[in-house]
Amino acid sequence: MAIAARRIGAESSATRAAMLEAAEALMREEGYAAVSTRKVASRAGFKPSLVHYYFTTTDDLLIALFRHGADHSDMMLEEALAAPDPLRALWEFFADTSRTALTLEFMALANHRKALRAFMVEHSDQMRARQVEMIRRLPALEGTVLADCPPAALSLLLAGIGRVLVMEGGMGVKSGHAEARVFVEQWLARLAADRVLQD
Amino acid sequence: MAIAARRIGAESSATRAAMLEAAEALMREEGYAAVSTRKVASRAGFKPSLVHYYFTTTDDLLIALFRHGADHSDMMLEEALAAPDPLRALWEFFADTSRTALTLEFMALANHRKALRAFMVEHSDQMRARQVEMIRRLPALEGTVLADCPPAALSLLLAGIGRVLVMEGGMGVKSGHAEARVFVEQWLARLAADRVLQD
Amino acid sequence: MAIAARRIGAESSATRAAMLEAAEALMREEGYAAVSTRKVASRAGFKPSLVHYYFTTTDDLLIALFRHGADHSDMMLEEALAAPDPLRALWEFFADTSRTALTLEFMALANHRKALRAFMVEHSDQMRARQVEMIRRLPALEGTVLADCPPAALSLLLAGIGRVLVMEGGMGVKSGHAEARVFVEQWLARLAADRVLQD
Amino acid sequence: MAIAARRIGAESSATRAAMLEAAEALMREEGYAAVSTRKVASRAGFKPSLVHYYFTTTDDLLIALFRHGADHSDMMLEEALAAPDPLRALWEFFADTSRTALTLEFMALANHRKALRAFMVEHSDQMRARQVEMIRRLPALEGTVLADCPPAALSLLLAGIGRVLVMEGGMGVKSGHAEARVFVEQWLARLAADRVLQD
DNA sequence: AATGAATGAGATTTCATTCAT
DNA sequence: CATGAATGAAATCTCATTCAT
Repeated sequence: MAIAARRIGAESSATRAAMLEAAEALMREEGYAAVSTRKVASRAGFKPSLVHYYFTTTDDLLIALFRHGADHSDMMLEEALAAPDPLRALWEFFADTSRTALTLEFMALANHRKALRAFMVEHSDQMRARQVEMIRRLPALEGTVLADCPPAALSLLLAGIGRVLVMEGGMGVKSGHAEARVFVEQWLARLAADRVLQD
Repeated sequence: MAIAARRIGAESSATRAAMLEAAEALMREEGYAAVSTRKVASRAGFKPSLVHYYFTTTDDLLIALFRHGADHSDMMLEEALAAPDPLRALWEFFADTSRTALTLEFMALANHRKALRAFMVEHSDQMRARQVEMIRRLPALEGTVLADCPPAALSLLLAGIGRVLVMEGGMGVKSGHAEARVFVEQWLARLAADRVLQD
Repeated sequence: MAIAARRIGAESSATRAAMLEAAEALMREEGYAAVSTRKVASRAGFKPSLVHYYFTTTDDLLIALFRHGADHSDMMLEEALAAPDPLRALWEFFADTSRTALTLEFMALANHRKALRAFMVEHSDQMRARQVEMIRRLPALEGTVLADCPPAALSLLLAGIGRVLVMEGGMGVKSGHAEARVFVEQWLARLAADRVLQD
Repeated sequence: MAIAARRIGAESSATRAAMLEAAEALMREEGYAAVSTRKVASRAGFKPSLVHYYFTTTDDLLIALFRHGADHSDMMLEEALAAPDPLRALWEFFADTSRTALTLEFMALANHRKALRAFMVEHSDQMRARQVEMIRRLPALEGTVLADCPPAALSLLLAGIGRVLVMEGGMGVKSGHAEARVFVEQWLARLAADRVLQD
């Protein structure tokens, strides 16, 4: 007696994947406001109604898009956390243009898509928790520049600095960027060195 | 600096001010997508055509809104830079919810309003330059935690960290926030102490 | 500082009147479901968006249409109540195809247009009250066939009988109609006669 | 009598019954406009295409729904006609909320579903004929209040009065209702008494 | 300085229906 | 029996913008 499924199109459909891809490209290139059923359809080469067949509402489409991106982020994060120098890998993850640009769009979008917000908050908290877990396993930051920096704060610092670089960089703002990148790199280098000394 | 041609509406008009106020409230509460001539008109109690009388195009309205906000930011920044502890004041400026939320909306908006982008880039560069100027006048950071942090990098660091706190906070993400705030405060405190020692 | 008007088009506009006329014709000919902005526009010779200019929402259009019709009904009712034989005039009013057909559409419509319902209930109660007032002023029904029929019940009886004749007649059902009309006519005639005797 | 071509779905299928049930509930709760293949499917827990499998077109579904309801009405009517006091039972049948609400929807629907109209007219005529037959067998109304009321007219009177009570009652109109009910009850009581005297 | 009228485009969504499997 | 995919039409509504007054 199965309750009528809200999302009809199968998760695995190639059509569905093409739509998500088109939506992501639109969001990246023209901002979240460009992600309309019409534009997604025309970009992916379908009729608008087919988009509605796969994603009942625009919210559904956006949430699917976010989840799709989140899965990708998760993978990248896990890779970073497993790298030889996880902190540096984490920093590179945050300073990576490809994903942070989308994150910005989604954060702005969350303002008027309440349904999205819940997903995003949950995902952000999960990611931070994963990072904290990793940082805590690091061979102690004591004696380093970041001696009294709690793991969660460190995660947030890197995220904030990385994000502002990407956000401003995307717009064309450049002043201070080179200096900041160098400074963070030095930080990470010193941290690595300090830790070597401890060993 | 080219001001977009405006039909008549004087800069000083109370009507114009009411429209900008309505536009800002809309952007703050419902996101930039809610800033349409129609909604601004209805919120401010005017007819849609009157909005077009004051702001020929929607771009004009958004640019005026950005300039309005930028002027306000400039004032706040100047106040911060003139404070007894300018770094701390700068930090408080960045961590201030009232303006950063709007900044986020404008950054997302810049993605599809090319006309806005130029203004924003110019203004960001100007602000950073003002901060660098101030930091440079500070009684040297040498010997402090931030010894080799170039002024422009310091400005960017505080901006990034402050902004991520506000952005996430607005969404409801809380993890790591308290720790990060404490950490930055300690930093600033230590910096102030170091500098006192130097005197 | 006038609150932004919800209904923009002036009450007196000829365009607006043409739209209401088109809407009424559609409702009469094809049923309430045919009253869509598109169809109204095309029938009246305007673009669909112009209909939305005059009637913000479809509810607004329908409510305006109901009020328009209600005003007309009120006039007809007042005429009937002022006639030499008000009961007979009232009966003719109820059995009149032109308005009762629309009333039926509105009653069905009230099922899914909650905003309409309130208007309709209020108007129905008012009309019945006006009729009761009139019937009460009649030179007593005592001694007649309808001796113990309260005015409100009489109003409701005539309304119900008239309405079923119109409803069924519109569909093509005819059986019993002639007999029922004759019977009511006789009733009214006898009533008139009884009253003459009393004088 | 021509049954609209149905692809396969047997009359007796439980699935088909569930669909009709969902359709009826929708029509009752949200009006006839809510009876779409999509909504029926989602309410009954099936895919939209399955509805089309059982009912080729929406007209087929509506006609089946009408026939289903008509069968039910027929049963209720036969019960009423076989009751000890058939006229009172008939009145109760007409004043019964459960079916009259649907009848109203169908009458409005008949306006734009020509295919339905024929069925409805035929059924109405049949029902009236059955009632006339019964009334004619009653121990004569001569000498009673309704002496010269032809059977068909009496049927129509009761139908009209009952229907207006239900229609208005459903909307929330109450004025005159209590009085009208009492009056009809008295009528029926007097009629029963008159007939007893005759015996 | 302000407003009413009008327009064309486009967004979101629902719909009935068909077809292949 | 049943479903997934696809389509084209249409409904509702919002939008920016223009123009005449």
